Amino acid sequence: MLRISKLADYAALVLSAMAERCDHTHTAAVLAAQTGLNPPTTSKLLKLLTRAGLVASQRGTKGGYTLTRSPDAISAIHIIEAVEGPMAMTECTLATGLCELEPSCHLGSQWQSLSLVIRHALAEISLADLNGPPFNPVISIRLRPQATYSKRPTHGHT
Amino acid sequence: MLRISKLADYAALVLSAMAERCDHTHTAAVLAAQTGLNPPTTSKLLKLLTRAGLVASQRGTKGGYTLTRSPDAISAIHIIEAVEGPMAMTECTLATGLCELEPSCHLGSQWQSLSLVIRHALAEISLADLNGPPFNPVISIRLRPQATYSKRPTHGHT
DNA sequence: ACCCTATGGGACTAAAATAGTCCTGTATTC
DNA sequence: GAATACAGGACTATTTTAGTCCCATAGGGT
Repeated sequence: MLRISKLADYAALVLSAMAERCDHTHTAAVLAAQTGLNPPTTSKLLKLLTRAGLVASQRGTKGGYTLTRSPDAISAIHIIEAVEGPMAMTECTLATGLCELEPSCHLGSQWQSLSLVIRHALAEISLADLNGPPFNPVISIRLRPQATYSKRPTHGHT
Repeated sequence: MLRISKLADYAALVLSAMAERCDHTHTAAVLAAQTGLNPPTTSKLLKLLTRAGLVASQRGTKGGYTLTRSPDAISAIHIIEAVEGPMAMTECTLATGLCELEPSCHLGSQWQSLSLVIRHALAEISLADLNGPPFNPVISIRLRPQATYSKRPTHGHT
């Protein structure tokens, strides 16, 4: 349903908790307790975030996880893709050849464009924003870079 | 993965085919053949679209489906929601009380705002656009409408 | 060295959402 | 009243997502 996975949601929650004390080192167990998530899940999450480079890990007695960048340098799309992998509205956005309908379907590139729009929107929101006071974004879209600010561009084929 | 379901994708395909001949009546069987989708799936899809009011159905020998509006009055979000139900980036966007983390989680409203942004983006793209030549949308986002947000000291006057 | 702590990687199970099919009923036309 | 085409829903299969567990490895302290 055009929904982010629970894991991605949890990831935001965990990162949000870490962002409260940016330069601190947090253990998985403590973060689990702070967020209310189950320890194994939290652990799995942190591994994913580490692999994506959003947090750094330190093993051993004084170990734990640290943010690698400041919260306003981490965007929502970073978080989502760290957990879910590359975003794509449809299969065919990601790779060609998977969809048997491709020859007759000329919608692929359109979905891809839409996908990029959403991606850009999500790139504009940082962890700091998520953690901050409620926002209420205003968006404006133009179908093509230049001109065409009429109601609907008359689509003539060709 | 922030992906639309295959069904929604198919729905766009079917509607796209219908839009080629707007005022025509199309049977499920013919649309299936035109799009390459399986007849039962196509049929299911059309039922959903009918229930959502995007197409009208006519039973009997000369029956079939017709678009209820012109293709530029049908937006991507209409299509997606017709098939997938109301869009929401997270569970808690849709209803409260489902998520046990709610008390400690202050991210809910933020996701909701983001959800709205995406929704608006998808509302700007019509079936006619999807059917037309490739587009390449430009987006711009501001986190808040104006500097006047009740919770914050107005640091820019007016 | 040894042991305790904490992460790394992956296998595995369980649960849920999605996709796809089929059957029975009803309206419409000829 | 027979043929056609949609309506509704039950049902199965498949895929994706969620969640847990185990064993290995690295670091720190004694």
